[in-house]
Amino acid sequence: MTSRKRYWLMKSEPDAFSIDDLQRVGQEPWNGVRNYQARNFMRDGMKVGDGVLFYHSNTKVPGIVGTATVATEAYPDETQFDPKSDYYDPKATREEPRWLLVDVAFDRKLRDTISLDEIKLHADALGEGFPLIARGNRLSILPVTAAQWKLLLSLEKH
DNA sequence: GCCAACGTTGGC
DNA sequence: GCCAACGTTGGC
Repeated sequence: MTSRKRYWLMKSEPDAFSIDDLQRVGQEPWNGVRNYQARNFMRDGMKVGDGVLFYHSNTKVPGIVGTATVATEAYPDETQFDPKSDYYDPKATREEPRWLLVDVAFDRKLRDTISLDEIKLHADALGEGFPLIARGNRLSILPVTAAQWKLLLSLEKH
C-alpha cells in the first residue's frame, strides 16, 4: 500500500531565502531549523513528493508566495557542524546529529501573494486549530491537510 | 523597532 | 523536575 501524499507549510524570511531564490537554484536544503517540533515534521512526517506551501514571514505582506515539493528524505543539516555558521550547534556531533533537514524543490510562484490577512478571513473553513493563524504560534513548519491545501490555493487570484 | 508569546537553558 | 531568565519568532 502506498502512503498518501502529505502537505506542509514552510516559512522563510524572504531576506534570508525567498521564493525567487528557490526558483533560481531549483532545489535547496532547508537548513537552519532549530526547533524540535519542526525538525520532527521533516524527520518523521515528510516523504519525497509531498506538497509544500512556501510562506514568507517577517515581511511587509506575510503570506503564501509559491509551492514546492519535498525532494529528499531527511538527512543531517550540515550547518550544525560549522562553527562559522549562524546555525552552529556545539552540542551536535556527526555521530549524533541533532538537526535534520529535507531538500525542497521549486514548483511554482503564485501570481500574487495569498496574504495572511486573506488567510485569516477563512479561519472558519480552515478549522480552529490551523496553526498558522492560531494565536502565538511560531512554528516554522506545519502540516496542512489536503482540504486546507485546496482551500488555501483556491484563494490565489486569477 | 516594539513586544507578546513561547521554547530552551541552566541553577538549584 | 521546577521555574526564572533569556533568546527567538514574527506580526504589527
